[in-house]
Amino acid sequence: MSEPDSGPLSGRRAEAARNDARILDAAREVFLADPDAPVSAVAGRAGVGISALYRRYPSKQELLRALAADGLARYIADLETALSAEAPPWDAYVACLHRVVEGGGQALAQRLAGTFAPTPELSRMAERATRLADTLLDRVRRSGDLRGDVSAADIVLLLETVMLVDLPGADRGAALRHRYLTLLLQALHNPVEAPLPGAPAQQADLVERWRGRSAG
Amino acid sequence: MSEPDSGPLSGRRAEAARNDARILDAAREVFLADPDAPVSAVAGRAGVGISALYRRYPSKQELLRALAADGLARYIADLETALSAEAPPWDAYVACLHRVVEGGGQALAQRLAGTFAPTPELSRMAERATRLADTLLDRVRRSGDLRGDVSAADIVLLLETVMLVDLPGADRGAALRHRYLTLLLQALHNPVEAPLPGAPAQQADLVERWRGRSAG
DNA sequence: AGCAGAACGGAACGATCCGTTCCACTGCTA
DNA sequence: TAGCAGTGGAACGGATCGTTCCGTTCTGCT
Repeated sequence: MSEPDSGPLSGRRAEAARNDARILDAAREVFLADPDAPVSAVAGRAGVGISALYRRYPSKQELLRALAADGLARYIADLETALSAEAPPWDAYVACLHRVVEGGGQALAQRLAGTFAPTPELSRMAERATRLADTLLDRVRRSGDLRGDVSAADIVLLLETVMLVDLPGADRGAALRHRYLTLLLQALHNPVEAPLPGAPAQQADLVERWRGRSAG
Repeated sequence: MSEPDSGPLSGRRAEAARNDARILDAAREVFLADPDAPVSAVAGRAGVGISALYRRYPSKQELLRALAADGLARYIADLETALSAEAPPWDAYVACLHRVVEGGGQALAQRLAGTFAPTPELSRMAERATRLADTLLDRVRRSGDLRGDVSAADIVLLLETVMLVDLPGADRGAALRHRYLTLLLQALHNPVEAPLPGAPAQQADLVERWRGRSAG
């Protein structure tokens, strides 16, 4: 148990460390494309056996939880970056959303919502992310660049739909997602052409989706 | 075999006719929400037994095919209505897309794409729909109201994402879909704020998705 | 009235899929 | 060289789903 306190790991230890990242990356890709994907798909994508995965996570549900936490952490980091940026609020917001779409952390967390029972830790992170997003949005709203009749929940839903765009080709999907995000942002930018019909989506609607379906 | 050539059907015959529609309506709702939904879910939603369904369609795949054909037919009807409308091209286009979103026919066909092997008949309908949509789009494009840097395939993909918006509440989803379609249309409307990044989606990308995955 | 059969609801069956466990093997590490 | 952390993948048991089958109901005709 006397661990060599530093230095680059080597041999078997290094492979294990590499696999940590490979598994999480593979899981992110796979579950983003299909939240109900089997565990074997993750192992296959990661290029490891199933046992390498089960050594790290006691169950699929735990993997999903870790993944959601990872996604939320990335999302939170993106938000904090935008909040501490010195660019004009609207520009910082645009850059932030492009990063969010690129990383897929937020979308992953949202898509995973409901496929497992959320831990208190996850709930706390989700709440934190929501608060940060609200702060950021308020700042943009006060700058006058954002149209006034959209809610934060509206934007979450719209962002989520953009993340779902995909095509079989290699990086075709990613390119289109940025393309459509740009289009969306132009629609969100003042001045508005005409007010939107219906009522904005509410935060409560989004919270509702986290009620666990118990998971498989 | 001597069928009563007309008049309203009565009794058991009427129930069967009613069930025809109930089953197709239920299937449309269920498979739009989840293309992999089990057959029993359709029967449950329709309020009929499973055998009522299997009496009409020899297999799940046949039901899906019928559903896709029905969806395409609705889509085609919507397009033809728009093409023969006397309103200004842009207004007719907006009304058309709202009807398409309302009916969900096009989205259903697109979502079902790839879950079964397409018949020649279906391919023909899909081609016809594409041609009509192109004609309609060209007309709108020539009117100058549509921004020039979006392709027909772009719009199909964007429309599809709008159709995926949903929330647990009763008609919450439908209201939001119209809301976001309006937002999208404002972004598509000239004058443009700035050109879009990346290349437009191509028709070929969409065709690719019809290659059957053999279905379950 | 009574019967033949169309139409139906739902239980039962067999196949498939998936999460998890288990075991034999590899190659560091001490 | 002995031991063990780490691994790949086969095997197991449960769940799900498409489909079939059977007993029942109700209609339309004789």
